[in-house]
Amino acid sequence: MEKYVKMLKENNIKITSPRLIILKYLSENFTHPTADQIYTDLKTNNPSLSKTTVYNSLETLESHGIIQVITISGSELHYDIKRKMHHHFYCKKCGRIFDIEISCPNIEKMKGYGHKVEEVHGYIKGICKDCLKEGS
Amino acid sequence: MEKYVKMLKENNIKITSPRLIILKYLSENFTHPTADQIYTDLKTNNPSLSKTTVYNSLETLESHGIIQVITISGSELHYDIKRKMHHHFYCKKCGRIFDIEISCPNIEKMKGYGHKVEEVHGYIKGICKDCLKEGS
DNA sequence: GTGTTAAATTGTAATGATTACAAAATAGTA
DNA sequence: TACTATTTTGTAATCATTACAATTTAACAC
Repeated sequence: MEKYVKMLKENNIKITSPRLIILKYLSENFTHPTADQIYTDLKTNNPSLSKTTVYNSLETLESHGIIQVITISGSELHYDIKRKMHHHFYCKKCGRIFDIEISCPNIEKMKGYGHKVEEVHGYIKGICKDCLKEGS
Repeated sequence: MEKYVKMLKENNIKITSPRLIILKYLSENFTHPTADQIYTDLKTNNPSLSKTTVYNSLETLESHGIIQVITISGSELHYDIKRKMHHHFYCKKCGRIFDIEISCPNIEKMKGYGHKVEEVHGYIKGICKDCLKEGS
């Protein structure tokens, strides 16, 4: 837990219980959960947790660049700890999101447009390996 | 308009007025509108148009691969005619979406994962050229 | 430690995009 | 022209996310 306290301190964010458990949760879970999944999972051991707090904390962590929002599904937001640059694959059948270790060299060309780049997301959609196996 | 009739016919979709005007709208508008923007713009000259129809038609056009859904903003869906592969830049300040003519050679590596790839989206976020100029 | 204050948490209510549904209208075909 | 499956339409429902106000708490000064 000390690790997460440190992360918050480095970002000059107040150390609060909700922020710590959410940060810990995202650091140990690579399932790209939604706010509701995070809330439900953490609620059992933290009965006082409010869903609004989950949203607030996620917003805070995101604005400080500690986590990132994944908009791949189009119907709800998913969250991911920010680590080495990677992309995401979304299975249209089971809804799972898989990490894809790909990087795009052509992002360099963005400089030509004059926009200030802050985030780069690579989203690939289709049917995942497992769902393909099951046939339909 | 004959062009759009042809497109629908090629996909074995029934030719209906809403589908035609929406397809025409997206073919001539590269602003990546939301369903609501499409509805509002078309409503003036097509008073009988219903918002549900806009959603239904967009769903039909999308399922036939004629248009694509852009989930970059995270709060509402945007639509785009499918043309040459390109990516999108989203300005966090003005909310506009810009086309980015970049392609990623590393998508090839997706084959190694065993998933069936159906869509590839490159989303870049930040502050656009115009908003940068205006300062803050 | 105790007190103070700004910031965070909490619960409830509101918002807003999207979808469900059923009745009326229409495209495509015989 | 008649028939039928598909579409359109309007209204109501859903559900993720946000707004808001009251309560609690972290951080800091003393």
